[in-house]
Amino acid sequence: MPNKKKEKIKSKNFSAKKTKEQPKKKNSESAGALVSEKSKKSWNVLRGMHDILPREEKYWKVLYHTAEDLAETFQFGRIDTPILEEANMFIRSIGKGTDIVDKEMYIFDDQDGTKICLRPEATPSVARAFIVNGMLNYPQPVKMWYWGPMFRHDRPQAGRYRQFHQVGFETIGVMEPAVDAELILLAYNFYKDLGIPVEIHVNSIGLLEERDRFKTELTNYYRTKRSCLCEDCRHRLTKNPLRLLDCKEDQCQPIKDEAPQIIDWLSENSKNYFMKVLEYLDELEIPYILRPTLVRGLDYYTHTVFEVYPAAVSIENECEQENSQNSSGNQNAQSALGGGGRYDLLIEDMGGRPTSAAGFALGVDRAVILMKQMAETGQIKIPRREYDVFFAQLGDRAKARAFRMIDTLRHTGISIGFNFYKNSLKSQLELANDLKVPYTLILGQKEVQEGTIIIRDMESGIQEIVDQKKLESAIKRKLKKFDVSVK
RNA sequence: GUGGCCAUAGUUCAACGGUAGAACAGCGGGUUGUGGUCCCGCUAGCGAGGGUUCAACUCCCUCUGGUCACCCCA
Repeated sequence: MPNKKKEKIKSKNFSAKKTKEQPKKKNSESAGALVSEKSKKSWNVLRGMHDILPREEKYWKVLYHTAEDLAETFQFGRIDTPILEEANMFIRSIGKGTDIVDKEMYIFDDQDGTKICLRPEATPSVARAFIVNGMLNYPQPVKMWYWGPMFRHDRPQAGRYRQFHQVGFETIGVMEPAVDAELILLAYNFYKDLGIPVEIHVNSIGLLEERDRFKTELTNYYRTKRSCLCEDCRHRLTKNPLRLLDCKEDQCQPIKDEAPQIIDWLSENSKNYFMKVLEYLDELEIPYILRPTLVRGLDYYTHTVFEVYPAAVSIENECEQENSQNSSGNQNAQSALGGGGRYDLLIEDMGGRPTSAAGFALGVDRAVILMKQMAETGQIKIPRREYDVFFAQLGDRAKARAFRMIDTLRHTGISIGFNFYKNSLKSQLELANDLKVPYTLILGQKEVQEGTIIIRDMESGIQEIVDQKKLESAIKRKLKKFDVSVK
């Protein structure tokens, strides 16, 4: 026995070698540079980039349709801005000192020397479009949504890519708590419609002056405790004081607990504005968590800011319950699904008239990852394309005829699965089975001659021979979806 | 950007300093025109480049990519 096996393997190897080596020689001799030895190098995707494959398309499709549907019901118009923009536009609006600007932008020299970049996000682009296209003359507010790739040269991780996709909604031109609430509702509904439970973290960072006053207060407070701080926090103290409140180091916790809170530094107006937003959220029964330490990284935010997280996962720091069991355990850096807020200063800052605005962006890739997980564990179901019938053909004449018949039936509302590259009936029925069609049409030489076709009930296996001319009506009679037999 | 871990077939995983295995997927069969189950066969791989060694998928280095934490963010 083992001997036989060895022999087999041997001969297999020989034949494999032959077939493998032959084409190599041919190629390198005859095909020239195109298939030279050098070009045998295999190409990797660029770091942090990834292919979105056909088998993942279903998730993207569901996500897109959900967003589109929400956009339409909430009357957001679609805007598509270029992927390439002037680098300075983002540097100015997002702000120096932020990671996005300082280390994550893809910046190039254009042919004429202009510094251009791959957009790291789309809000400044939308604001630019608002200004450039004179949208201040549109009925206000102007509500727009977008969907597309963004680029940040970050260190990749699961759910963090250098090219990633965001879907975003912006409402420009009105300063109204209802705007903020509507946007939060939209973000919340997006995941709700997808069957992904989320929670919303909200906070207000008030006006620029209020925030600045708070910042100096916070810095003063922290300076006195400088020696007790972790290394990161010492850094934050000068670089990004608001982030001090986000520190996860144990040694900083007691200091954090005593630290001043931004809410206390907001003016009455700002506080009232925020309260009204929260009232709407209560009314809408959106599960939100007030997170006084929530600040957003980008310079242009004012007043309401919010972030979206998967519901099971909550920020440990904020949970004062001492549930040490971290059963969900998913609290990682990539758990934020989206975020946004009000940015009343951006448009003016970009050269437009002073214009209130608010918006948010959601990470599509992260939603895809979540959906995949949930689909695998059966928590959600992703609908797949359903075919009414499968068309199986046998023989050349039948194939040609089938081709034609399928093309004719295209506009009848009957969806047909088929595969003209498989010739055996067996393999075609296997495909029919995979597609879970209720019926398979079988057309062979005999049927072509007789002008008939077989309709096979896939469940019972019962077959019926019908005239080709009556095929459409015969199928429709069988299919429930055409059961409009309203006498 | 900082630190850690990882890299074997399309996928999930084995094994071994000396011939790389399995499962699933894919393809083809189980008599010529009948699927879901079952049986059989085939296809397909050591991320790249150096070094150590008689011999490296295995040890070392570099690169590349992934991943985790941090930074930060979507």
